[in-house]
This record gives sequence, structure tokens and C-alpha cells, in this order.
Amino acid sequence: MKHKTIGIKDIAERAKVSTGPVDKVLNNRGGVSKATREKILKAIKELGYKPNILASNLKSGKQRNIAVLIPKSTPNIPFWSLHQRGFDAAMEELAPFNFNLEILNFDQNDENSFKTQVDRAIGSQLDGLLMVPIFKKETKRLLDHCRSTEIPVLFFDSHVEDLEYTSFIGQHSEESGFLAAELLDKCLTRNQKILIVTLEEKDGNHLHFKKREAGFNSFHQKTNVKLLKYENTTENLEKVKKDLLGILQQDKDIRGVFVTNGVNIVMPIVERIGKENYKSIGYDLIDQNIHFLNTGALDFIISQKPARQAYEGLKLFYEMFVRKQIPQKDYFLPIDIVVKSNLKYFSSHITL
Amino acid sequence: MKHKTIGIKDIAERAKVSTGPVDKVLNNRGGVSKATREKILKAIKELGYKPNILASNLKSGKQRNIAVLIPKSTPNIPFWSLHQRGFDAAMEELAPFNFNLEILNFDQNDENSFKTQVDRAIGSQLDGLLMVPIFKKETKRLLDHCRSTEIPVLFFDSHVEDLEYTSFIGQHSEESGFLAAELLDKCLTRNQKILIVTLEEKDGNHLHFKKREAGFNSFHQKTNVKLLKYENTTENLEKVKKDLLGILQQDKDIRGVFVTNGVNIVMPIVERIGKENYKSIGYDLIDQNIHFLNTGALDFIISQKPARQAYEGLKLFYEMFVRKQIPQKDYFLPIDIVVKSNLKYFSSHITL
DNA sequence: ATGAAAGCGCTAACAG
DNA sequence: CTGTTAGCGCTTTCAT
Repeated sequence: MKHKTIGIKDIAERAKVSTGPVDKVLNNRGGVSKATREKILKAIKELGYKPNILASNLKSGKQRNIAVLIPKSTPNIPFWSLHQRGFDAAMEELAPFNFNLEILNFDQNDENSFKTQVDRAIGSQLDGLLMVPIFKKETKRLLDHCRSTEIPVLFFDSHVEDLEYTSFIGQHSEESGFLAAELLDKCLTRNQKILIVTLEEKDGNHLHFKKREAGFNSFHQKTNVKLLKYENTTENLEKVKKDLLGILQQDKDIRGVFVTNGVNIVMPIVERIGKENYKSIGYDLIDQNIHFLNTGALDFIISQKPARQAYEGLKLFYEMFVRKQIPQKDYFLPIDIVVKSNLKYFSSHITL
Repeated sequence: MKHKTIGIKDIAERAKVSTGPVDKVLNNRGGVSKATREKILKAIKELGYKPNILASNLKSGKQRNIAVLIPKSTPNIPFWSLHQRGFDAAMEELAPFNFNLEILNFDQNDENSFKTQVDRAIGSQLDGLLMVPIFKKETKRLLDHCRSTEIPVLFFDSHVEDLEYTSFIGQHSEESGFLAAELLDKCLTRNQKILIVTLEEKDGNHLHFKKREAGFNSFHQKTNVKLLKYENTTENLEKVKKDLLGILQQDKDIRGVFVTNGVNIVMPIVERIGKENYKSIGYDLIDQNIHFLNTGALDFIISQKPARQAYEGLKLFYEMFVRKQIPQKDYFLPIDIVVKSNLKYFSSHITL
């Protein structure tokens, strides 16, 4: 069954022009008189023309250069290495379309390193930019450049308000906190208290943590559950540990622990006192955290789905460049709940 | 930067033949002498040739006919309507590659209707078959036909042992049951009992339910938690309801409810007695179940990800036909935990 | 501003 | 069995 495809030639014929102008109209390249443009658009509509992306990409065969501005992974913060799987998967899938990825790493605690990479991005010949917008001022500078050169910019991981970007992909942090609260609530009784812990890198980007906490609190506005809060930097870890130990030992009504960041530091203390006394929840599927899921000390992990963010980000460029679709503004990924029994699905390479 | 692509011509040149035989070797079409075949394969390897799927599909432009053998959705069992979203998404994404879907519905309680559709599938000109293998005998007949005509067959939703199929996509039912047990265990104390409920259609396919239960039991081999079990068909619903009400009222130590099937029938009874007394978990994101998640009567839903199964199934055919990849045997999708707070991500059309 | 025409890399039909 | 060749639908260059 050879479904008669209508192509650029049919349009040309119908509009009584040749294929040259038709192509120009289809790709908004200009250089077509108003009159013929009208005729062509009319023919396109009448014939219900759908472009053949295979033919179009076969002919042009052009490279699409995508730069990825992402913090570098460190032994302490291996989180940023989790994205690679998604980049790899997408590149593999998009291989026929000549995507070209340049990863630009920076130190998330050092604005200068960010600036350096922003400069490199501005200097290179880009078709698209996928970035974690950690530092606002430099991000704005980069964004201005991209706007003037019409390069689409996708944010991932972190959201920044009132900046003009193309699209965002990531987790809704408040909702993840709200979800965490619901989960702990199911495991605890009403007279039990919950400790909220946030441990921060000294100069880091803490937006996520605040939002998670806000979401958590928002759930508990309707309950009478007592929430305690401990917040500190990771500069003096010994003090942090002593503090936490003290808090948990002193108040035996604390039975829930919500860690917005640094769950791998908190869990050894919980284990010391007795993991069977606590229900706990933390973020991110890094090995240090997974360990405590396996020992049973940590009950839940909420994943930000870094690999999926990376994968969907690149696919979004495919949608834009190859399929000429206009993306939605924001893509909030599903918030996955990971426990010991379903861990393998999320840590393995099976799915993203 | 024009990365010099090596094509079929380069191979021909290198092997001192023309493109004709090269194409035949690449596509295993036969009709090539052993000697030239060797030369060509050598050249392919030496040059690291990668086929250009754009060109290949542009030229051949052939239709791929995929039949989908799936139970029909009914008001009572809307589950089978959830797949459509996945089919739609995949078809949209694969539009350039001329896939053609034929949905063959059957009554999952009527082997005859299945047979009818098997006949239709055998009679039509297929390139691939995506099916729920409910009835073993007829499935085998269809499989034999497909093997002899070299049509790849993907099973989804249900797994059938010792049948030769290409690949399976779905949920690992035992593991989902094990997960359910872990979740309830987090919410209950050791002296509380759990009721396992299975409600079956009279002639249905109950493999999933048994496996879920087995997984659940397997978790509790290491605990001292008391498990009770209630199993019945949905033929006499009044009796079922009376039975359940009796069981729950009589034994106030029952605080957990695990429903392998029919959670929408069980939950009204839980609500009647007092939903705050129970932690409960059931399967499938159909509206009737979602309702109880929203009222707070049902704590967890495990989704089989029907839309994702449908989507991945079609994508697998894309991998096979277009990208000429050989699929793995089994794809077990991640087991998602859905609670009230993250429900919207799984019921909406955002992601699959 | 428009038309004509040469391919992109591959397939498939046909001739040798 | 092997070589030749005409396109697939679109982009792009060059001439008009």
C-alpha cells in the first residue's frame, strides 16, 4: 500500500511556482515575494503537507552543536556524574542526526569557573545550550548572547525565575518535599516528631533544599505533627554529628527524619542510635545513599532522575531542530519513590 | 565541520565491487558469492561503516504493519484503555518511518474472540506483532505462524513461559508484590496483621495476581507478621462485601490490606469501618482506584505502566526495523509507587 | 525573486 | 552472481 505522499513538488505545482521558493517559505528563509508566499502557504494548507524529516536531514546532513554547562562531579558530590548515562543514551539514539555534544564543566562553588565556561560557550559556534543555571548574573549574560543569536537554551536541574529561557526540565522541589511529608506521615503516628535536616556546602546553590523544606512544611500545616529543624554547613562535620546525636538522643519522640541534603552524613548517626527507631527519607541515588537504603537505615530515596533530565533535554533539541516542534515551557519529571525493593530499577541501566 | 561519512560506495570501492552486492551483504539478502562477501565484510569492518538510516528509509519508504493483540477495554475493566496513550505517543514520534498500527481487540474472558483475532493476524500482511498472550494454545498457534514467516513477536503485560517469542515488556509481578510488602511493613508495627485480598473475574487470566501474592509472601518469610487471605470471584459481589466486612470487623489486629486485584471493591468496605485504621495498597491507575487515593482511603497504588509498555513496545519495533538492533529478551519496567502527592505525574499526559 | 538541477546515501530493479 | 542506474523528498547553488 503506497500511500501517495505529497511533497514539496506537489506544492510547487499547485502554487504554480518551482520548488525553490517553496523551500524558502517552509523554512522561513525569506527572499520570497508576498504574493507567491501567499499562494504557497495556501497550497500547503490545502494539500495538508507534512515535511519528510528523513529527506530533509539526509540532504542537509548538518551538524548540531550542543553545549552542556554542568557542574563537575567530585568524590564528595558524585551527583553530577549521574547525568552521563542520559547523555549517552540520547546520543546513541540520535546518532543519525549528527548531534555533537560539548560538555563544559564548572565548579558549582566557584563563580569564576562558571564564568570561564560561559565565555567558552559564547565563543563557540553553537546550535543549542543545555545548562544548569547556578549563578544568576553570568547566566543572564549567556542568555542575552543566546537570545541575540537565536540559540535555544534549556535549563535543567535548577529553575531560575524571571530569566528568559526556552524550557526547563527537572523536579518540582516543593512537590517532592510535600511527597516526602506524606510518606513519613504514613509511617508515623501523630504524637511522633520529625526532624528536618539540611546540610549545605558552604557556597553552594541551596535553592532546592529550601523548596523541599517548604513543601514538607506545607503538608504539615494541616497536621499537628511537631517538626524540628537542624541546619548547618558541612564545614565542621564533627560538630554537625555531635549536634545531631544530641538532638536525637535527647528527644525520643523524634521518630521521623527528613533530610533535604546530606543524608549520607545523617544516617550513620541514626544507625548508631538504632535505625529501627526511625523512619527516614532523603534525596538522590548516589552510592553513598544507596548504601543506607540497603542496610535498611534509610527508608525512602527521592530521585531527581538526573539521567532522565539529561536524556529528555537532548531529545528536546531533537524535537526542535529535527522535527521543528516548539517545546513547552516546563517539564517537571515524575517524582519517583525509591525503596530497597525497587532500587535496582532506578540504579541500573535498564531504563532512564 | 563536515565529518567525512563513509558510505556504501566507499565500501564498494574498497572491496573492488559495485554497490549492488554491498547492499545485499548489508541486508542479508543473499545472492552474493562467498568470495566477494568476504571482501565486502572485510571492507565494512576496516572502514567502520555505519549505515545511514535516513537514506535507507527515505529510499525504501516502506510501510511497517504492526498488529496489536490486546483485550478490549470495558467499563468494568478500563485498564486496557490506558495503553492507548502510549501507542499514540509512539506513533507520533515514529511518524516519519511509516508505521501502521492495527489494533485487534478481544474479550479476555472469551478464548473464541481471541482465536478470531489470531486468525485475522495470521491472515494479514504483518511485519510485527505486539500482543498480550492470554490464551496459551492459540498464542502458540500464532507464534508458530510468526516464526515460520519470520515476524518478530513482542509480548506485553503478561509473560508466558516456554514459548518462543522475541521479547517481553512489562512488570515483574513477584517483585511488585515484594515491594508492596515492604511498603506496608514500613507503615505497620510487627503485631499488626495484614489481609491479602484477590478478587477475580470468573474466567480471567490470574497469573499476575498469584505472582504478586507470592512476592508479598516471600517478603514476609523473614518476618513474624500474620497474613490472612481472602480470595473470591466477582460473581457474587454482595457476598464478597459481607465476607470482607466480617473479617475486618472481627479481627481488629488487621491493619494492613494488600489487594492484588479489585481494590475498588475492597476500599468502600475499608472506608465503612474507618479508613484511618488501615494502610492499604492496590494495583493500577484506573479512575475507580484513583478515587480512593484521593480520599485517603488507599495509601499506595502500584502502576503497571500500561502506556509505557505500549510506547516501549512500538519503539522496540523501531529499533529492530529501522535501526536494525537486536532487542534484549525481557524488559521489566521500573515499579512505580504512586501516592496522593505524586499522582498527577502518573495520571497526566506529561510523561509515560 | 524565481526556476532548474545536482546531489545526500541508500535501495531495488534490471541488464549483463 | 555482479554492475549500473533511477530515484526517495528535500536543500542548496547557480543561472535567469
